[in-house]
Amino acid sequence: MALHLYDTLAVKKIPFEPAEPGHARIYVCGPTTYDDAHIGHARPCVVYDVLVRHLRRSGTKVTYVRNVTDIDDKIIKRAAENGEAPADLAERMFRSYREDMDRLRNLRPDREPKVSEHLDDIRALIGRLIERGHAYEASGDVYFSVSSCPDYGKLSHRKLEDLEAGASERVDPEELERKRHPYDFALWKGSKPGEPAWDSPWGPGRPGWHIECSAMSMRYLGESFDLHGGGLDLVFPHHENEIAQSECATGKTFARHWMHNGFVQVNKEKMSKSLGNFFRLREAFDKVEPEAVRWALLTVHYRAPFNLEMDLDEAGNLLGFPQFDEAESRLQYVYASRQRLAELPPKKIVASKQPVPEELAQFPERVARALDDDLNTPVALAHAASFLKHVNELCDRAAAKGGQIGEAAHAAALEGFRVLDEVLGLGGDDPAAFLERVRDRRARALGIELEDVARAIAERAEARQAKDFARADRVRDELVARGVEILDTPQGTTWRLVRR
RNA sequence: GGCGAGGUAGCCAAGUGGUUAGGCAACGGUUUGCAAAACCGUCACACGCCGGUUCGAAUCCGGUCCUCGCCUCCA
Repeated sequence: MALHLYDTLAVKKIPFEPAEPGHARIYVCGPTTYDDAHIGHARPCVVYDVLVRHLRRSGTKVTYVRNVTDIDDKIIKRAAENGEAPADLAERMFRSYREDMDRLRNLRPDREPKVSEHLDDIRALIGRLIERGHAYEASGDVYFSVSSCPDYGKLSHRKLEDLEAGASERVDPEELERKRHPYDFALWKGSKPGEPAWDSPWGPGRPGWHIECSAMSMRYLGESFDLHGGGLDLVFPHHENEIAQSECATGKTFARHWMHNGFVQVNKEKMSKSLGNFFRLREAFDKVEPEAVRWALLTVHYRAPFNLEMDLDEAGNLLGFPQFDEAESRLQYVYASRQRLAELPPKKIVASKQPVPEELAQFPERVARALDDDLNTPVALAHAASFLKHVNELCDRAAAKGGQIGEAAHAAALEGFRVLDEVLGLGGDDPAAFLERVRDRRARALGIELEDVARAIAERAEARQAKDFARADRVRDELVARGVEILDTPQGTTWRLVRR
């Protein structure tokens, strides 16, 4: 089965077929850079990253564009509060965002266009809309006329008449007066004194929110492209407006496929500062490996809501995230398995006619099939679980006295890890470094001094050498009481934390 | 009010007309000086509620309850 994706416009799963076979052009709405990224930024980024990785792995060329909104009211407001230039704040937060997304092991998009660098494109598009009678000037602003667009509402499946009912209450009455229709939206906003402003035929001002995405996607992907994505909240009004203004300007289908990821909820509620359930990604990254956040996000289908449990103490301080901890434990398993496989002595791997277990041989194909079905990452992870189990079984077999495994099975296992990394972006870090980082961080969080542990292990080794098992056990029991477990391996003694 | 997404075993989470999803936790086993890791097994004939269709429904239809989101700048 070829890739099928749920399409917001069609309201069902449909085959994803790029207009140019073998080359997918994808645009995703990126961040407004006024603050550090939160978990709600991470989810779409990870979801579309997996989409792009999957397409590339299956031989499709992908041009992946994700914009950066660096001109915006929220940026202006926050910068004023900070006493900082809006452009500086936007740049600083763009770097912060990029760093966080890198740490989540997301590939960078092919292009990350900024509004501030595309004013020409935006002005040209607005001009085109005015020319074609879909937009009008009103005292320094330019508005798009929704009633000039016959199928306005087709993406969010709303009718203009339905929208009008409750429209007026929330809108600034002055603005309403300038508009011909309450749902007309600004393409260009005239600037107030002191606000950042760019010249335009309609006077100094800045672009409205929606027009940038139309202008920039067309610039890099053409007037008609294959897929447009973003969070579910963007369906209306943002994407609805993008379609309207783009299709009215060009007369062509804008994006051929619309994809939206579900929301992240924290403790069953929308994340917000006022509810006290807000946190920045970097705060989470102090508690768990960023890759664990990625794993956790992929355990839930992208269209379903992701409910994150956040443990807080009575004062509202962040204690941790059980789901991220569990995901991190799964990654420990991934990396430990990869390490075991890598450390098999070469003489244990022999030519053999033994069939390769299908869980190993079929793993890449199974992942591909799961992702082909509307990016079903939970199923892909289920296949990963069974793949990893069989890798360990293989290693167990090799570890047995005189045990040997076939080269074909060994090669299939290595290939499986490559797929896990390439397609899902998981398990591609250095295993030893990952495992040690997790262990040491968890230990320190529990107030365990790493030097004390090393000393105790040395003492126990000495006791075991002298066959003084009572003393060896006593040392181990003391460590266990403090939350440290000793692991004896052929490579020597190591340690881990007791799970709580 | 309009539009939409969900309610699946202790917890998380796929599936969507008939055949083991998967993970976590817990418990038992193999292994081990004792452990851990790893592997095997149990928990699991679970699907909000009430009707209907069907040889057969978690899956389709009708109704109903609950949770959540969007409805002008929010990912």
